[in-house]
Amino acid sequence: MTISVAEVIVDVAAYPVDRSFDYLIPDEMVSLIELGSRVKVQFGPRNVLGFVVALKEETDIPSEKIKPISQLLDIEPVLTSEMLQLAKWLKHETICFEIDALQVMLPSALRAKYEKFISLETDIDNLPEVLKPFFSQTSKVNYKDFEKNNLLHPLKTALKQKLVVLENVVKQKGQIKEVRKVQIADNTEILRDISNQISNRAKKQKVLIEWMMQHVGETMDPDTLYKETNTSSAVLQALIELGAAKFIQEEVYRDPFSKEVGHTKSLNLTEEQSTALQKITTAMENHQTETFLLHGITGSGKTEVYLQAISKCLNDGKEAIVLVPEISLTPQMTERFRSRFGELVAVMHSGLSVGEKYDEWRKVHQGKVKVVVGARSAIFAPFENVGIIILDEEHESTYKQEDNPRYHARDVAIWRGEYHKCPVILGSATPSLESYARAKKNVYSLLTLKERAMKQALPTVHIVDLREELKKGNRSMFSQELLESIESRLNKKEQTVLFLNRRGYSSFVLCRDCGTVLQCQNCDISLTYHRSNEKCKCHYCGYEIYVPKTCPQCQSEHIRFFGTGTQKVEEELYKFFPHARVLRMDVDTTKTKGSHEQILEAFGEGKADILLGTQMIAKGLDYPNITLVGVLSADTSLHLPDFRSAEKTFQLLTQVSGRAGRHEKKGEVVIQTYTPEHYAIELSKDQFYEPFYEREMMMRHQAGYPPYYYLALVQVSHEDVMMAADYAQKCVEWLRSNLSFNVSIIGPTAAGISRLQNRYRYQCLIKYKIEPELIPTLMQLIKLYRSEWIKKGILLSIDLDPTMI
DNA sequence: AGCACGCCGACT
DNA sequence: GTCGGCGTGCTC
Repeated sequence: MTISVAEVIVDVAAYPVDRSFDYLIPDEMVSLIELGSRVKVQFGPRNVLGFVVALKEETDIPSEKIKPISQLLDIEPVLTSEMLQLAKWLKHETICFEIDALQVMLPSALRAKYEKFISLETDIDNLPEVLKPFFSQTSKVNYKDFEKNNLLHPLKTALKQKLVVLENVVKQKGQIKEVRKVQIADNTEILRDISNQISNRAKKQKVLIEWMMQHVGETMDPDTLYKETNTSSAVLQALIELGAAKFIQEEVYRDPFSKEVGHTKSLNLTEEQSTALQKITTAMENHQTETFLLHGITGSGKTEVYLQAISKCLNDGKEAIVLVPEISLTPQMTERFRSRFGELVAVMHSGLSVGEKYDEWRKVHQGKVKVVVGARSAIFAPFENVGIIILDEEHESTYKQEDNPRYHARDVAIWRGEYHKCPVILGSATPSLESYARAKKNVYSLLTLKERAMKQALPTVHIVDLREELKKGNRSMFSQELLESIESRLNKKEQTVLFLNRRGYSSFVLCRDCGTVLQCQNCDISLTYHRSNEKCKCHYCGYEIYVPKTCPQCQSEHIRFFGTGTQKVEEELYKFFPHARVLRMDVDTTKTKGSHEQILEAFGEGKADILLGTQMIAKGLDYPNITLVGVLSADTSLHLPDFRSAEKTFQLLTQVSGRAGRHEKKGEVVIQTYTPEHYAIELSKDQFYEPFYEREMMMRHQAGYPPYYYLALVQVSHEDVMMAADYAQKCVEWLRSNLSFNVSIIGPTAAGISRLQNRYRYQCLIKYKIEPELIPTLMQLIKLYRSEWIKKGILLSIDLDPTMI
C-alpha cells in the first residue's frame, strides 16, 4: 500500500469544522505532497485553502463522499511537522481553532485570498439587459463589480437560470518579487559564431558581443550591462534574438534594511557575564532543555551575553531565535545583531510590509539565515535545528497575543526549547513575578548580573513629591527640581529625556460649557483627537468623525481638544526654556514609516536637547550624552484597575531610569509623583528588585492573584446589555457547578470597556491553583451551549492567563 | 463559517 | 399556485 489519502485542516474557522477532513491524493501529487503542504480543496460547494496535517494509506470515508485534492500549492511544505504538533498544542492550550493556530505561524502573504468570478455560460444575447455590459469585453467578471453596481438580484436570477456560473478562486495574498535579468550564454563557441554573423555596420552589437565574451555565463541587471558597454536595450535585443543571451526572471528579497552596518567583534565580558554565558553554553553542549532567567540590571550587558551565546550556537551549526518587544525593535537594537552576524540575520516586525515579512520568512524557510530577531510572532520562525531561544524583556505584555490564538510567546518558546532540546533565555532587568517565582522554585535557572558592564554607577534618582510642589504654589507640570536639572543640562550641552505616561493623557475633545467628552458611537470609550486630519477616532473600533463645530449635547461653541499630553508638555517646556531644542515623540509624530527611527537618530546625533515622549522611548534608547531622565508623573500607571499596575509601574520606572548615564557621564533621574511612599516608586529608586518582588508577592498572595493563582477570563458579549449580563450569569452558574470547590469564580462584572463595537461585554474571572479539568470543562461549556448562543447572538471568548483584566 | 435544502406566509 | 422568509444540517 502507498500513501493515497491526506488529512487536511481547511481554512474555515468554525467549531463544527475544527477537525481534519480526508482527501484523496491524485497520483501525480503522491511524490510531491508532504506534511505541512498547502493544498487547494473543494469543501462542500466552495474552494478553500487547507493544510496537510497527516498522510495515510486508507480512509473510512465512503468513496462517494471523498474528493480529491484540487491543487498542491507548494513544492516545499510551508510547515514542519514540529509546527503541526505545536498547532495541536496551541489549539488545546489556548482553546482556539486549529486553522488559526496554523495560520499564525505563517506570514500573512501565504494566506489565501478568496475571489469570486462570474463566467458566461450561454450566448451574451440571452442575458438580461442590465448584465450585458459586463460581458461585452470579457467572459469572466469579478463578483465585486456586480456588488458595486447593486446588481446582485439579477445576477442571482441569472445564476439560477444557469446563464452564468459562479467560480470561487483561491489565490495567495503575497507575491514573490522577481526582477528581470540578462543571462549571457555560457558557451564561448556560440558567442564567437554569433560575433562572426554580426554585420560590420552594427558597431554597437560588436562592442556588446565582445564584452559578453568576457562575461560568459554571467547573470546581471540589464541596466548595468547598458552602462558598462554604453549600449541600449535595442542592441541587447538584437543579440538576444541571435541567441547570445536571454532574459530570465530571478527571485529577489525586498530589502528592508536601509543602510549598511559595520562589523563588530565580541566584547570582553565581566565575571558575572561570563559565568552566565558559561551556564548557558553548558546547557547547549549537553543538549539540555533548560529555561534560564537572566536577571540583569539596566546596562549590565545582557545583550552581549545573548550575542556570545548565539555565536556559540552558530558555531555548533544551529540556529537562534531572539524575541524583543515590538516597541524596542529599533534600528539600534537590530543593528547590534546585524553588525555581529551580518547577512545571517533576518528581522521580523510589524513595520515591514506584507511582502517584506514574506521575504524575511523565506530567508528562514530556505535556510539562508541562521538568526531571527523579531517581535512575538518570530517565535514561529521555521528553523529546524534551533540551538537557542532568547526572549529579551521577558516581562513585556506584548509577548501575549490579544486575539486568537491568545498565546504567550514565552510558553511557545519553552515548548520549542523542549522540542529542540535547547536552552531558552528569558532576560529582564525587572522579571515578571511569574518568572521570578519560577526561578526561585528552580523551575527556571536564575542567572544574575548585578553590576553594570562598564562599571558605571547607577543613576542618582530623586523622587519629587508633587503635593509639596502644589503647597508651594507650583501649579506647572514641572517641579522646581526638575526645572533646575533641565537647565543645568542645557548649560552643559547634555541631553534630557522626559517621559510621560500615556494613559490618562491621550487627547480627547471636551465641551468647556457642559463638560461633555466626545464618545464613540459603538464603544464605551472617548474618542481620540488626531490633529493631522482634524478627525476624532476610536482606537478600538476605528469609528471616526470630523471634530464637530458645536457640542452635540449643549450646542455650545466652546468645544476644544486637549492635545496629547506630550503636546501640552512641549508648549509648557518652551515657556520655561524658549531656546531649547525639543523633539517630541508620540502617536502624532511617528505616524509615517520610519519616523520613529528618524527621531531617535536625530536625537542621537545631538540635534536636540530634550526628547519628550511616551512609553515608546522607555526602551533601548542608548546614547552617551543622555544624563537626565525626568518622569513627569509616575502615578498614572499606578492607579489602573489592574492587579499588575504596581508591577508595571516598577518596571517602567526602572526601565526609564536605565536610560540615563549608560556611558562615561553620570546619570540623574527625577521622578515626580503624588504618592512617593508607594513601594513601587520607592523601590525603583535604587532598582531594588528583590524587595519589590517580596512585597508585591505578599500583595498577590493576599488578593489571590498570579503567581499564586492562575487566571482564566471568560467574556460574554451581546448587543443588548441585559442579554450579555444574563448569559454571563448563566455561564458563571454553570462553571460553579462544574468546576471543583477550590476554584473561585468572580463575577460576572462589566468588562473594563463595557461596550465595544456596539456589543456589551460581561466577564467572569476564574482563579485556580491546580485544576486539570479547567480546559476540558471550558471546552464542554462551548460544546453544550454553542448552538444556543449562536442563535441568540451571544459571543463568548476565553483568555487563559490574561494580561489585562 | 457558508451554503443548500426544506417547510410556511403574501403576492402575480 | 409561486417567490422568498430563515430554521436545520452538512461539509471528507
